[in-house]
Amino acid sequence: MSVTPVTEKGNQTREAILDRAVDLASVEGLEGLTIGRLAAELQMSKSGLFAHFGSKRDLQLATIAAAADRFRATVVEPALEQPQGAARLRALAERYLEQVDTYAGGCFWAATAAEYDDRPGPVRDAIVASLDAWLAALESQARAAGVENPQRLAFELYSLVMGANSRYRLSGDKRVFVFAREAIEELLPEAVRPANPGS
Amino acid sequence: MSVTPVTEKGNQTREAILDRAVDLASVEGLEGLTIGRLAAELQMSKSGLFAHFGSKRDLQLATIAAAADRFRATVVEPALEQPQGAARLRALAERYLEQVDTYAGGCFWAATAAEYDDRPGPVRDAIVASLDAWLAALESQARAAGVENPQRLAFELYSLVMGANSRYRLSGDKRVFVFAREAIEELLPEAVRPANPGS
DNA sequence: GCACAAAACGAACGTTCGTGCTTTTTTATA
DNA sequence: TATAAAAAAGCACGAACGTTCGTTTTGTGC
Repeated sequence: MSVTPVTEKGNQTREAILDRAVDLASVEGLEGLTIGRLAAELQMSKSGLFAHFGSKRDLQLATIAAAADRFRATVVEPALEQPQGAARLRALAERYLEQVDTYAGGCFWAATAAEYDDRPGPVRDAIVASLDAWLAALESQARAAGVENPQRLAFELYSLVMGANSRYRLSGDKRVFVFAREAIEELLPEAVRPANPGS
Repeated sequence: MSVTPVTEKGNQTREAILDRAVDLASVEGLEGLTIGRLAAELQMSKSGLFAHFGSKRDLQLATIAAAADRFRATVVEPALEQPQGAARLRALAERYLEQVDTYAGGCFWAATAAEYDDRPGPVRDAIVASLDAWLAALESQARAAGVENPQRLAFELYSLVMGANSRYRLSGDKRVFVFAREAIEELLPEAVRPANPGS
């Protein structure tokens, strides 16, 4: 069972662990995320790190929660500065694409979703909940943008940004980001395209 | 190092192993594919199974080759019956989508690509080669269909069918296939849409 | 039917995994 | 500064991993 930190130092250590855990899980997966390696990278003992969570499952769940926090902070919240609808949709997609190139392991969610899509249990449930929230956010803004089929547009945007993550990680070719941006632009309602007085 | 089977019985066993290995790896990944479990499911000994490959890495590489064979047989070759261009593109995407729902673990390539996109080595190289061939096939048909940007269309089709696989495995909602088919149809050159005299 | 090779087996290896128990060190407060 | 609690460490365990080894079973050509 999970152990809640009490002192300030305990809190700092826990957050340092989870920050590293998110990066590591983006590369090795949540199953390949091993307590021994995580402890070694943070230069602390296995048992000391372990005591912060009580079980590997709880470490995985805490890592998912930390990844969700990071995603909200780097992708969702900046996009909230844009007005509802197409502009915010564009910002959400753009922030996602930028984030793919920022973190060494690529998108945490693409890695863990593929890993757990056939493994029932609380870990899978937590991943599904986060991804459903992401889809719901896209759908909500698609509806605000007045498109005819918000669910379908949300699916298309999800596919394109995830596809860009996948192709970029495999090929290293940044042109996929151009392809993704062009494709996304054609999906968004034309009236709300960014100011481009010439056309 | 890998051991080539000599007798007919050796060949049958090897193929039975690889057939099961592809399914298992689609669920557990190529790293989670364990020799002990594979042997248990086939009701044979670990060492007997192991002798067919000589190392886990060679088992993984053989599994990738078997998955590529299966993909060619169930997706690519049936689509070759369609004339080049948009019709064959549609058939490729359609066969892929059907295959997602057929195999219990979903798409082998979606699972393993996400697993190995950050793990250098021969296993990753083999996966990348297969996926590049798939992209190249899509691009070639897109070019034959006369679209303005074949690379981008190939990327979009890749993203949509992979996205459908991902969303279906996570949500179980078959409407994603409808979304994917509609989106794909809008991407294909209109002139070659399937016969639909009414519209 | 014998002999030989291929295939399959069973036991054991060294390593790494998650986890539990006990002790030491560090932190925060009175 | 003394003390109690929290954090971290040390050590050991059982299980599972890939792999090796020597042996036994199976199948096939003379």
